[in-house]
Amino acid sequence: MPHRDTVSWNSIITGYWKNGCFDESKRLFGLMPTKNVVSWNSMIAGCIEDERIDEAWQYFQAMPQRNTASWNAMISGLVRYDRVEEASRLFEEMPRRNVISYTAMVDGYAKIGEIEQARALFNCMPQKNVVSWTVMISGYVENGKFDEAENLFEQMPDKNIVAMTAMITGYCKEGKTDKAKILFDQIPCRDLASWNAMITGYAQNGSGEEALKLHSQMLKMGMQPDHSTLISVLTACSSLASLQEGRKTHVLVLKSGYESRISICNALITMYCKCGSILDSELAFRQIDHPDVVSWNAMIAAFARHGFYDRALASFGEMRSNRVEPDGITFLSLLSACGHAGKVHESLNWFNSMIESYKIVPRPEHFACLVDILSRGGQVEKAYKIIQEMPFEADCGIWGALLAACHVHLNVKLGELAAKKIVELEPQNSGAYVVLSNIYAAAGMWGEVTRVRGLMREQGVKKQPAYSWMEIDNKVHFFLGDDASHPEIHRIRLELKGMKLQMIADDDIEEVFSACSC
DNA sequence: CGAGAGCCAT
Repeated sequence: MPHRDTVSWNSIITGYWKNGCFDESKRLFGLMPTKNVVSWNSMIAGCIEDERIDEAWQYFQAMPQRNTASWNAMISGLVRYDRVEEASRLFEEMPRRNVISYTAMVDGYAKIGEIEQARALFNCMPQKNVVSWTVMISGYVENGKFDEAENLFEQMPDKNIVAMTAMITGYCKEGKTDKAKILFDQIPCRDLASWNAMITGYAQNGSGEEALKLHSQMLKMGMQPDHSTLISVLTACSSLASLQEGRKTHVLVLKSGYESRISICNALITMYCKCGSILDSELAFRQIDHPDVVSWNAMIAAFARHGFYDRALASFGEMRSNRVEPDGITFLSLLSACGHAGKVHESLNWFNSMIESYKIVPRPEHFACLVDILSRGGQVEKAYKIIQEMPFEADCGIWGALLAACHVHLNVKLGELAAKKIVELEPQNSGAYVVLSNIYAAAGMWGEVTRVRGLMREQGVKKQPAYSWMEIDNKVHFFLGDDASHPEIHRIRLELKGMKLQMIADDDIEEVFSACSC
């Protein structure tokens, strides 16, 4: 039967591109005696899988007849590469739309941030299924509309694991890992993606401890981690600054065979940096054959964090001679290098060169970084000028940087202003009151000190004591500033003195560095 | 035999 024969051809053709051999699919397609609409659709899908969207369009144009699946394949292909305008045009043109066509467009609008448009289309869909609901929910999550996501999730008739995972991500992005965990525990048969979502959520919220715990629980249940799991576990190690855990995870990376994945290497660079071993950061970097922009950015940021301004700069030069285009984050790393080295003037140069030579539009983070550098450098007036002139509203972080600098470099007028802004933005922020009263105290304005303290009592604002802690032999030791209550305080002070001396002696750390690096 | 969803690095 000739029909049966075409079906076999189609399966083989699809099998080839699914295994990354699109050219073989193409060859076979050319040899086929009779092609049906499914054969053509398979070729469109193959092109899209191989990132050859314009070739997909050629097949779409050339095919003798199209069915709804052909139009849908083309639409979702365009959506995948952010060409939503074109997808929308096809959607309007197509003769019959089904739930898949609508869902693909909802996804498309959400992807480009047209979340209202996505919702409007979602609302007028003739029928919806679980995928439509899931797309809409994760669209809200991606666009930071967490309340809308939660609302829709609650209304969703048949919640499945994919929607629940999207919602877990939503809760975590909002910082509500507790809510996420409750949902996670409700999933009957957790799969890899749902484990990954929860581990990532913990890792990105600074709950490294929980992330590691969940990861080992996952391993105990016989679930194999993939590269995405390992990246999140590395992030968790970074947030804990635990070199021990970091090395253990690195071993797991090697065992799992993901060590050549560039995203894994990039995560290793950052992990080793944040765990204190810049040498291992560089080793991880040097292991990458063709570092991408993320690798370079991570390496520059690592040097910056460890105070190696010159090395950060040299990396940038090397990056450019390797013809990797810097992006906004590259300059953020360079600015951070300036900040750690106290290079105020240089930071302004980098900022200007970013805009003028590299045509990169500065984002709020760039301004925040600049304000921080100028503030720390004592140029509080100039920092304030930048805040006034930048095209964004300053957030608490920016005002906080200025406020802190006003304390160090004693500027009562700007300090008052910054504190006022912070209290406006976050009425419960006790830090602003405390720093302001310290500024008044430093200026000898004792009346004002009393006034601010009274204000704090009135507003019911309590000072949150900032403490740090460390874990030794499964016992957690807490420390407050000026805290002498630890039973071994004398030994601690002795050790600190020793470290201080060592830090002074380590001034020639550059030498140590070149002796060790490869 | 063909079309839509969740998790990942700076």
